[in-house]
Amino acid sequence: MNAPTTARPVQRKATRPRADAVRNRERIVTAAREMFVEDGPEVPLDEIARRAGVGNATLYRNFPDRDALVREVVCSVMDRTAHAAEEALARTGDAFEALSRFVHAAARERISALCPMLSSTFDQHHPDLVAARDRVERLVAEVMDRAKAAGQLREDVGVGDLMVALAQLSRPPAGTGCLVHDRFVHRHLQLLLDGLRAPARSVLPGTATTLEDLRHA
Amino acid sequence: MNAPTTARPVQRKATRPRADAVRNRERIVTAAREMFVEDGPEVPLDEIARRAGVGNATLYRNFPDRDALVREVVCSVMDRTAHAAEEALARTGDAFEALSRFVHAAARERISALCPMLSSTFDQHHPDLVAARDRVERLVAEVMDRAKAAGQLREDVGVGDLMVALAQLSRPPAGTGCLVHDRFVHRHLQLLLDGLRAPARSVLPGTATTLEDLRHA
DNA sequence: ACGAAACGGAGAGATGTTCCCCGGATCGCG
DNA sequence: CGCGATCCGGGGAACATCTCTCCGTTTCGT
Repeated sequence: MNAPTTARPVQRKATRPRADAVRNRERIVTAAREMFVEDGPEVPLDEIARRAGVGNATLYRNFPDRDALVREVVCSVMDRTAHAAEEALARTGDAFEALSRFVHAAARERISALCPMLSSTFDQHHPDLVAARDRVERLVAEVMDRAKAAGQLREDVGVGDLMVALAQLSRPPAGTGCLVHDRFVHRHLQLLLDGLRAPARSVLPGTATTLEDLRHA
Repeated sequence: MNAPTTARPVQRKATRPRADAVRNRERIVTAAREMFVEDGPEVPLDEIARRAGVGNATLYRNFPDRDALVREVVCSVMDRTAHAAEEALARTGDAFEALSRFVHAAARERISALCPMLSSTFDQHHPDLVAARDRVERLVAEVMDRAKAAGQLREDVGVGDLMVALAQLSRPPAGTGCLVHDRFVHRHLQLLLDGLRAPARSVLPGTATTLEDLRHA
């Protein structure tokens, strides 16, 4: 069943797929991320494969079913978002500037691709998923807390408010093929950021929303 | 072919469908508006009929094809939006307050249902459509101009900026069945409005966007 | 109460998506 | 440089879904 001579050649073999295989896998994830944000989470898998420049069989080999691909994309986007938050925290010069940088970076990373997370036909309790989610939540909360502590961010907003508004604004408008250039998106995000600044110019209805609230809603 | 005794019974007959027929037609349009904003412009027509509480045949009798239904919904939403703008203008007390009222009202009227207008598979040049569109654009421009003239609205935003951001924020998140209550939407709209106030707290990238710009984009 | 119009359920046809199979090309390694 | 094994890609069958029409039944208006 397994090789008896060397101690653990199994793991070494398992972590060493062929070079072009991993490249193709990444191309698929990238293409899927783009397609998901543009055409929704139910875009045909064959088209994702075509956009990635690979055959459909390659896609099905890497991801047994649609959920596996979606999960990979969501985790990937969360990692990118978390990384953006870490970078924003590293530049501690101005707390609100860090928040601003994070928001625009997250939009560029296509954060709206993780909206399928809210879909019902999707296992929200996968280990990799909750880990990535908690990490993102913690980092974003820290970015916001710093800005609040510096008196630059209004107090009546939560992580959920920011993330949902961010995802909504950075999502391409429904009409397929209508790629409103990112220029528009960043204009709107900037307007949102201006509305987030302290002192608050109005009172918001309801209460600050956490990501926890969104999951139970 | 036609009755010879009375002068013009034809028109009278044409404008008098049965009472339950017009009621059903309205129920269909209402249901379609909800489904379009929730599940996108490609939701099965049979489900729209089911949600409206009518048989599918009734839907196909009233609207020969999908485009006819979409067009009716879009025109309906535009009329409601224009009406909201007129009401906002009527309350001339405070110009920005009028803008705020319009924004929240438009969200309640499900303005995001007219995003299929941007779709390619949709006749944008239908007479009813351009008429309704021009009316909306004119009214919204007037609301914004008044607020600008009063020094309450930043100068670097256009009608297109407002309408797109409004549509995006009031759209339900992608996950079907995830009806984030309107409370969240109005929170985010309020944040946007605070960012729209003069004096501007930052400079926006790009230039003010009109609806004309969006059509050619 | 009667004629006409509208209604609703069911089904045929068409369209599009998923997934597997197999010949051929590519990569890693000696 | 050559060999074995892995991976790739196009084509096609099975499956699911949506569209749209037919026809017996019900409801409206007079």
